[in-house]
Amino acid sequence: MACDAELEQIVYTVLTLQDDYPCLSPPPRDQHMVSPSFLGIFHDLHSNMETKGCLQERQKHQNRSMKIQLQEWSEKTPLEGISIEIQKNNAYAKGTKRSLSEDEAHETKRSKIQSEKLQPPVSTRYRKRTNYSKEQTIFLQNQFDINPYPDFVRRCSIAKITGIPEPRIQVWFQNRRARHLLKATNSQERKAPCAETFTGFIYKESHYPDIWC
Amino acid sequence: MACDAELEQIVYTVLTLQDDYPCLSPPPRDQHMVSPSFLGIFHDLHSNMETKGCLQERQKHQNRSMKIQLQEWSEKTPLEGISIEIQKNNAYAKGTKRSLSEDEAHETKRSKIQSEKLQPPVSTRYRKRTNYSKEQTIFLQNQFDINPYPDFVRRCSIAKITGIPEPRIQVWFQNRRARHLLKATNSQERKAPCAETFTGFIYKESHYPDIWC
DNA sequence: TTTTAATATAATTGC
DNA sequence: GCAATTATATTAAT
Repeated sequence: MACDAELEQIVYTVLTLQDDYPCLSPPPRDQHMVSPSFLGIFHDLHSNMETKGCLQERQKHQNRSMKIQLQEWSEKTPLEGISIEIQKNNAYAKGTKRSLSEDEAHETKRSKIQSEKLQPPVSTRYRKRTNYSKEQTIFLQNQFDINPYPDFVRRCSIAKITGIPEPRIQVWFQNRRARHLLKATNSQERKAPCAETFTGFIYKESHYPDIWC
Repeated sequence: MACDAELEQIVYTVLTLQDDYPCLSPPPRDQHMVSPSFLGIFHDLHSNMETKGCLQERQKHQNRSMKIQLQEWSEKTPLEGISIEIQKNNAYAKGTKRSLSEDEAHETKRSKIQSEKLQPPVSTRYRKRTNYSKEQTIFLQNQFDINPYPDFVRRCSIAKITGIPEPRIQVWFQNRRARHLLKATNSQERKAPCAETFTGFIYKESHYPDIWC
């Protein structure tokens, strides 16, 4: 099997997701991820899988402790599972959201105003907060400096290297972008590449070897 | 001008923010607030603006002392402004944390990763702590009992009534929720309505008049 | 020491 | 993917 590096990452990600949601079927997005048609689209990732072992040791421990945390989390909704939980939330949000006026609907800017009527802040809604080790954070930040918009394949490889589930990695990058790219845009000196300047840079293959440790 | 009560609150909030950041341009979130399109969406807030004067007297004094406090704070970073300050903090958080021992890193509890080396001077890292008067605290607590999740419009009105900048109000409610709702969840006797029991209660219009003092 | 304002960040939701 | 929020954890001032 020659070009199975990407596939290996996907498989790992799927297994990670099972760890992530032990008593649950994967959420819709992730079910979608493993569809066969989806697996056919990976073709342009040239990764050196031989040099990636640097974080593997940490990964084991991380997986263990993470499993404990996640079990705690899932114990809060042991029967219904995530999809039910999400459905509940959506039903809530949908049913209780007030309808928009014409003026509101025609706004160009998104209004930061939210209806007080869609507040179902049940404590069980939120996943137990995970915290990442120093090495994981540094690795993620290095990845962020290289490419703040990793695609799914890259997120899978990051997941495999760090032992962090791929959905967590996606969230991490989202939050990171929100905090840093936006801030950099408003200030004069940009420490990190912003989204615009970065577009042509993401897929330069020459940067890829740096990713593997 | 008939339906300008909400607008008045927004304008007041903007002015409050200028007081809050005297030598700075408002932070991004607040710049967003004053966009003209934003001002068009307030329509369904039924506030009795005539009965809100009870805290106005206090507000004047509060504004004065607050201005002094905030000036002290801003004098510490007179040129760079908030965004630079944030960047400094972020920069510090980025690269300079001490390395963890294995045991520390593998803790299930959050491991503290912070640098002793390059912490910014303590005096500049945190905003000068503001303290609220008894009347303000009582009013905020009443608001919290009515609705622990005030939206932006309501926060603006609270800001106008109490003379407290809207960002401070948001932080106050955040901290209040963290302390109070969590406590209520963990203990048997719930003194305040918790998030779940609260849901059907927030939107009773009959409670709204109480909000205006 | 205790309380709480301020900060940082992971997670959620709606668009 | 982003904006705005929430929960959560921690720091630091009172």
